Amino acid sequence: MTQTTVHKILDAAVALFAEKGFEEASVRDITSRAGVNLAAINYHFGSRDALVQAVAERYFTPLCRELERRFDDLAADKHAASAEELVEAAMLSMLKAVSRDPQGISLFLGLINYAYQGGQEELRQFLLRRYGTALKRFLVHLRKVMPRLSDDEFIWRCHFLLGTLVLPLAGHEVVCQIEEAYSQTRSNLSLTLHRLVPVLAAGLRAEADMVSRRGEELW
Amino acid sequence: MTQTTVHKILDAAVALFAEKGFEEASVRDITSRAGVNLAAINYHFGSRDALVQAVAERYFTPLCRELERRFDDLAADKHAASAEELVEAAMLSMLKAVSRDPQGISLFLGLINYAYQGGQEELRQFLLRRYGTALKRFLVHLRKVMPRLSDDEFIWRCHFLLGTLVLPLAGHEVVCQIEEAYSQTRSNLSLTLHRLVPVLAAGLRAEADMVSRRGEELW
Amino acid sequence: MTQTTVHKILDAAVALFAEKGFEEASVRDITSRAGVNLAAINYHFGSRDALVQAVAERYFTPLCRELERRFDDLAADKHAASAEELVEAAMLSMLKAVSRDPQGISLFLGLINYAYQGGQEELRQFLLRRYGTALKRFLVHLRKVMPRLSDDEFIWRCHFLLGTLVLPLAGHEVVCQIEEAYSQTRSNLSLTLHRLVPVLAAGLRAEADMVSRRGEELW
Amino acid sequence: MTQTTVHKILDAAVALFAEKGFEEASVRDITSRAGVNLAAINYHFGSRDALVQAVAERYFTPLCRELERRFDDLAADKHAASAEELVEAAMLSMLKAVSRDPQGISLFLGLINYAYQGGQEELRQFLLRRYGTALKRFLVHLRKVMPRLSDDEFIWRCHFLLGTLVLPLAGHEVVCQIEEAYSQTRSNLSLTLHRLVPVLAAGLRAEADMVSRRGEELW
DNA sequence: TATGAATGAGCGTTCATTCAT
DNA sequence: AATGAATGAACGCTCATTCAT
Repeated sequence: MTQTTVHKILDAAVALFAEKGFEEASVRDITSRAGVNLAAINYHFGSRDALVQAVAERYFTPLCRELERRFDDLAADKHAASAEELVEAAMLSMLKAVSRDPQGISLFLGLINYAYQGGQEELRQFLLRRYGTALKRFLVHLRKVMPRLSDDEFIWRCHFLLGTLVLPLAGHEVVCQIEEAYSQTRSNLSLTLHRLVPVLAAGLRAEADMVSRRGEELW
Repeated sequence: MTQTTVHKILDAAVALFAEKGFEEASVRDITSRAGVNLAAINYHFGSRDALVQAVAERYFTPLCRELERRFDDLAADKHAASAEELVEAAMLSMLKAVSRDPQGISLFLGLINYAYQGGQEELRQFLLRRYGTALKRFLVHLRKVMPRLSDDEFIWRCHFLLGTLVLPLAGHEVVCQIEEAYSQTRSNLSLTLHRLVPVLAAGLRAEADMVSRRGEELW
Repeated sequence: MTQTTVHKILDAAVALFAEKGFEEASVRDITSRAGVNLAAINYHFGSRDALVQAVAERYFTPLCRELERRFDDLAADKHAASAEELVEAAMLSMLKAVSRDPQGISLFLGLINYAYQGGQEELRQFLLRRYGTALKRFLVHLRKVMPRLSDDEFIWRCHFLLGTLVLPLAGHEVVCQIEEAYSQTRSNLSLTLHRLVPVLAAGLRAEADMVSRRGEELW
Repeated sequence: MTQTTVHKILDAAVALFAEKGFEEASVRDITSRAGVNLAAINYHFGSRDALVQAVAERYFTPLCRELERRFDDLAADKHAASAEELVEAAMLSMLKAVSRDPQGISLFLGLINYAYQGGQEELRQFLLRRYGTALKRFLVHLRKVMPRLSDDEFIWRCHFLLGTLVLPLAGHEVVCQIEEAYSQTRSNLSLTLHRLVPVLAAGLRAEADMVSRRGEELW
């Protein structure tokens, strides 16, 4: 047998998390699709949560590698990178990192969404501990195209634009189905990503609102 | 007894969905926090899923009313509404609709996020059936500030910008905690919303990419 | 409204007991089909069990009346009644008694079957208390065609032949479906009853085994 | 541990199905009498329904084996088997098949009765799938003593005579109690079976009614 | 006479995990 | 390194019944 039990579990988990979601896919589902013993997940990973973390590593590790490579390339260039170039570099990194699994993108962004949920403190801690430094290095690059934002503005802007990606791509299949039902056309992932670029770039470039001036009076 | 059982259940459900998420809060959690009998949810709502739908109605119904009112006001004005005005109108409508519950915004946007998840076909159907028409009327107004987008571009743009809202606001508490841990400052909802306005407005105004020209060569 | 609540409940109960069985039809099923309040069964009958007893009365009371009439007629005749005549008289009595409900026969015999079940002590007691005397009068007539049987033999013979009726008629629909699946033909109730007559008559006439002689040695 | 969990469950199920009936004995009843975990039934059998099927197999499998053996023996004999011999062979087969459980006969015939009930489609399908072929082989032997019946007559005759067995034997305890209350005597199983033989044999031998001639005029 | 609301008990099933082998 | 068996807790839901109005 050419595939180890651990690999079989990971592949089955990826497939089932994509199909049913991170909460809905049970240890029984995963082990039985993997063709391994029910206890194998706890044996090899320690717990179901640790399996989710292992799946996270499957994407985050190559993602960080790619991001670093591409952003270093951009930085090495003499002319300053444009917002579009950065966005594109980020997207290509992501595509590369998830390319081994058919629904990789949705799964990966679904995982990020999942990590944003209230009850997933442990997963967030794990990701920050494991990828926090790499993330910061990447944010420094990104910061350069938004020099006029305050630090706080900048970090919130990142959350916002991450959301722009996450919701429609984590639920890409669902959105495409709705589109199909209403307009008989069906987008694909590549089309969606190209539609995203200008929106993200515009979001990066947008000036901060004059909060202090207008905010208080209205809301 | 000043509050009916139905109200007690709804309030407890809202609080627990906000605390633990829509999947994690059990019928037992909800009824015991509400101080009512375990069977009361099934008696009054028919099923747990129907309770989630009732919670959805609690926000969507006033939201649609507010949206209609404000957008009609803007349309009645002689000068064309700006992207910022539309975004602000939408936000104020949302704020009004969720204002009765402390974590209303997070809960409401968490619900939208939840509805985007693969397994929630039934909830999506319910929302479309119940609010589809109102939604379309609202989208017609929004369409006017994006006249140069194709219909497909427009609808995807809506999904994108909805995501910009949803992820950081559904997980607002979580994001604020992270912010606090790293920078010893803590944002509040009002601040976040003001930071969002220019990003959303820029997203509305962004031109579509020339997909046909650039897309194929790269990805 | 021309039908009282009590009648509506009885009709709904009869229909549902026939469809789903005596255990499976719930108070909710019955009251909602009857279009009356959930509490109406307990209000008008006292309990669900008492409703079953009321349904029993609906059939047993006219059955006893008919049996008495027809057996008295046979007894009034000068020549002794044959087994076939008695069986036929019993069947016609039963047909008459259940004729008001479409699935009357199956329901009535299903009720007898139900009463034979271990857990239904109370129902048995009720039937014996209410119809025991009438039953004995009828058995006396029947006894005449089996003069050579001992009392014990006779009463067991009655149980046996009741079973001959009950199983295939209580489950008549089911048996017909099986028949249809295998032979593409479908019997009806009238045909089944005519097939039953000679079997029951032969059962009545059969001599008792010489139990004492053969039994002990073998089993 | 001398008995496996599966055996403990089966024994407890058999005992409780006999005591309370197939619907009334709950998973909790069974597991707690068996002294095993509540989840053990679902673990070992998959569902409560599958447990009922396993109980059915416990009796049907040895029954078919015995029936085949005894009927083959009778067929091997030079002289044609009499109705009494066939009935006796069937009864001895049944007795052997259920002999390991105290209330085996009642339980087994109660199961057949249960399978005749409308709502038990799945159980019927299971039995036909599993034992249909064996049953047909057995019916071919039985057919020989009823050569003058049509195929339809024959199959209905089988249902009738099965009922003759089922009702008084599935409820044997109940019938004996009634007998005791009225005549201070108490039959036992062996006695009952000997009383049954001549009735069943007479039922087998009975000629079919001339339905076409008499039926239409009367009912 | 009748009803809507509510209740306590119980249902079959599933969960992630543990343990002895 | 791996597994079949088993577990305790919890799941959403349905039951017949009761009670205040």
